[in-house]
Amino acid sequence: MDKNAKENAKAILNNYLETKKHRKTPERYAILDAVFSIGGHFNLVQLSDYLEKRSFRVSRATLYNTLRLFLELRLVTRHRLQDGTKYEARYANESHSHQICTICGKVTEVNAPNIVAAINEAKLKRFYPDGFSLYIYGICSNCHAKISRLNNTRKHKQTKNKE
Amino acid sequence: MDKNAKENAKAILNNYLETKKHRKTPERYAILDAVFSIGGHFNLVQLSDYLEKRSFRVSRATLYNTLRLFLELRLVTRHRLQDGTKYEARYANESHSHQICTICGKVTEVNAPNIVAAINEAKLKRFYPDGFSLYIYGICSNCHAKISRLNNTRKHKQTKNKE
DNA sequence: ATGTCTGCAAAGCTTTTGCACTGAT
DNA sequence: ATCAGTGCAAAAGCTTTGCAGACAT
Repeated sequence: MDKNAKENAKAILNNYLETKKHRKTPERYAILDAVFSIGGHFNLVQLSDYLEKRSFRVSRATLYNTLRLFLELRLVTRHRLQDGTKYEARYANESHSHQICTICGKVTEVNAPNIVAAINEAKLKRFYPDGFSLYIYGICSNCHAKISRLNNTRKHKQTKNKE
Repeated sequence: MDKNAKENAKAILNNYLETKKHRKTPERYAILDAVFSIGGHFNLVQLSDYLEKRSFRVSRATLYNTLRLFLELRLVTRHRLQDGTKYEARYANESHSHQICTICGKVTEVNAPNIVAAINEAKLKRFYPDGFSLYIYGICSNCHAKISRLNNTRKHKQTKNKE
């Protein structure tokens, strides 16, 4: 399935470049391959590092240009999170649900078929939907535990405040 | 309800500043008032303009500082959209569903109780949820119509490509 | 009086742009 | 041979930071 996704993405890119009579540069294919090989979220620097490790240096400008192209072709998804912009390979119509801890910033993938179903069944006015991003904010169990400990301590020294 | 929200937000801010022994500056209250008066999305410049129209000039740095404080207190929500960072007053536990046109970037509020219910009922692992942001991507009816017209034209001049 | 908050300007990041060279067609 | 694409460096945005002075407590 993942292998297919990469091939499928390459086919979309091929088709686009041929139709538009734009160039099939090695950079574009190397970047596409990297995007679909990394797995999960990554930022521009991580993408650059990944390519460089495979002895393929690509300039910042080209990375941005190419990612913009991929965004337009809907081959990648962009998330603008607290800790910067992250990209992610996009699998046909697949959507993304995340839970984000508002304290430590940790992002976890959420698998909730009921949510996906509800969103797909929603009757949207004057709109033709094609994928979504859901960010559920809250507190992860780790931070929750820390806060609990803190509160317990506080009960004893009433006025003390953390800074 | 909206009036209450503003008062409620002010109470939260008051409480925080008193507990932390931080200052109740006119800026903070003016900004809070503006945030809850503007209604809908706004960016930093729009917030600044709003205040300036009411003869209340606040520096960029203070706007950022104060918005960061409000974010921590969960009095405002921040959205990082295609066309920049937007803020929005946050109403207790209220969540936000948007549909975003991937062509023109238009953002519309979505009212879908079924989606909200599904998200609230989702069993999240190791997580204590508190609000969410949903972005449904797709094509708005306006752009959809434009594309249809374009495609109709194209059927006749087969190889012509738009640039 | 104290120490936080504000405003300013400078610095820091991320992303975009202009231009000359390279290379896919 | 073309001219789109790349790389580089500079520019442009947006956001943060350091510091001096202002002001809420």
